Amino acid sequence: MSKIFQSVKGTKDILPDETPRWRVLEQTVHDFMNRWGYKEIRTPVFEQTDLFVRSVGKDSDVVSKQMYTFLDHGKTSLTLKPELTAPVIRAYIQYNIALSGGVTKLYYIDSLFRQERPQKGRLRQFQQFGIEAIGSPHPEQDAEVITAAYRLLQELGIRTMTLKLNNIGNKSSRVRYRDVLIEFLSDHLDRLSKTSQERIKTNPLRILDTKNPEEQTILEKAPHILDFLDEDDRKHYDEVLTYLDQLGVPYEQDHQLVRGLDYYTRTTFEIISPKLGAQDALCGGGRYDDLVEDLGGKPTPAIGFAAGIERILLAMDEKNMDSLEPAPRIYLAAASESARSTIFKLGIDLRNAGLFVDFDILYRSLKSQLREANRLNCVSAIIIGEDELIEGVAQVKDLQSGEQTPVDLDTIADYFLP
RNA sequence: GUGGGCGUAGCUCAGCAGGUUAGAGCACCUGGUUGUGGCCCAGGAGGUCGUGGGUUCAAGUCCCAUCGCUCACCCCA
Repeated sequence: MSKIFQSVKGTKDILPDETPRWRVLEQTVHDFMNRWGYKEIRTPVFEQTDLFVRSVGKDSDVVSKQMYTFLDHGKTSLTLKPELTAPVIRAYIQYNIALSGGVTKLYYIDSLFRQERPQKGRLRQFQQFGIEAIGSPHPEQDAEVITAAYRLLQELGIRTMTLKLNNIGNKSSRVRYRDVLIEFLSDHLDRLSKTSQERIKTNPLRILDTKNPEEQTILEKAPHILDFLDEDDRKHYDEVLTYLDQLGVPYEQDHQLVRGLDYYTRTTFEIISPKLGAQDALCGGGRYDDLVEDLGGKPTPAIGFAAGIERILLAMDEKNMDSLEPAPRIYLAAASESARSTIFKLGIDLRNAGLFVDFDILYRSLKSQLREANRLNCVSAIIIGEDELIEGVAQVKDLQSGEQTPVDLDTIADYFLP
């Protein structure tokens, strides 16, 4: 007896009855991006580990405990990508994509990997689609990206969702806020969780999005980051809000929305769905005006988002998913052993002629073959047996009405072709 | 890494306080139609009750361990 293998914990097979939903979703994304002027980019599944350490941040959870890292040839440290912005920006810099001028608008649909305990809406290998708009610092760009996320989710059939929005300022305003926050939290140190106490040193802002009720009550009195924005940040934020109002995109301001990746500046946002469990973010993103430079490129502002496909599929209200249902088929059935090879060759020929046909390859009884035809939802069956071989005809049976008509074998393709 | 729930047929599940050959529905196969599907009827195949150990005259049922799944914490899509 041999071991039965299972898919690895946190990974999922997408079985044939689910793939149509995926294909509809992917097609919708491609069409949408095309309309909005974003070009597809595909990057390798792994990158040098350092790319993520330097972009996402070494104290982030993603880098500190969730990466699938291995040594290539025993020396180079590589990592299965745990997020997609850094690789895209890496490629952007590497190929000087900026040289083609203007704002570089890229999108992707891709797998990523994080070593976490799986739960509803969270897998170790999961898929996202997302966009990166590189080159413009202006609020219109923020509004475009956020609106794109919102509208695309709507187009995918998400009915109820909440867009949460914040501005975490530029580097220097954030440092000012950071200090004040640390001071505030220090007064409540004993009531903070262990991780939060740790985080005061590493990344105090992250304490803001805790779910711990005790910490939440403390934070109610904490200073707001919005009060520490400088004039430019403030103006930028207000203009983004104004544009969203004008575009009819509903949002909620959430001054505690911080997000776990270190590269964000100014605008951060998240779209959550009530149909999910604890992991309710369908989409998250924000501006990252320093990342391109941090990764060795010229100083270039940018903003993007990423959305979790598995989560969207969970949150989606069932809609027109039948658009990719298999087209009607013709089933070829052998009524005698002698007809089998004729059926087989004819079947392949008809496929070559462009018809959608199937036939038995298990030497099953005629009865089983017709049952199969029915199961496959075939429109008609072509039945050939001893008599038909002699006469050079096939019985074409309409599976709806049950009517049967003899058709010349030589002309059978024409009979079905329009 | 921590905690809760669950593991019985391909699927969804039942199995009363432990008691003889472990059930249902759907799916599957065969026959009713000696070459013709769907509906109906009759029959059939399919389970070492996740795995290992223990308690007991007797374990799917109780206990322990282990593996797996799942939800939640942490964090994120």
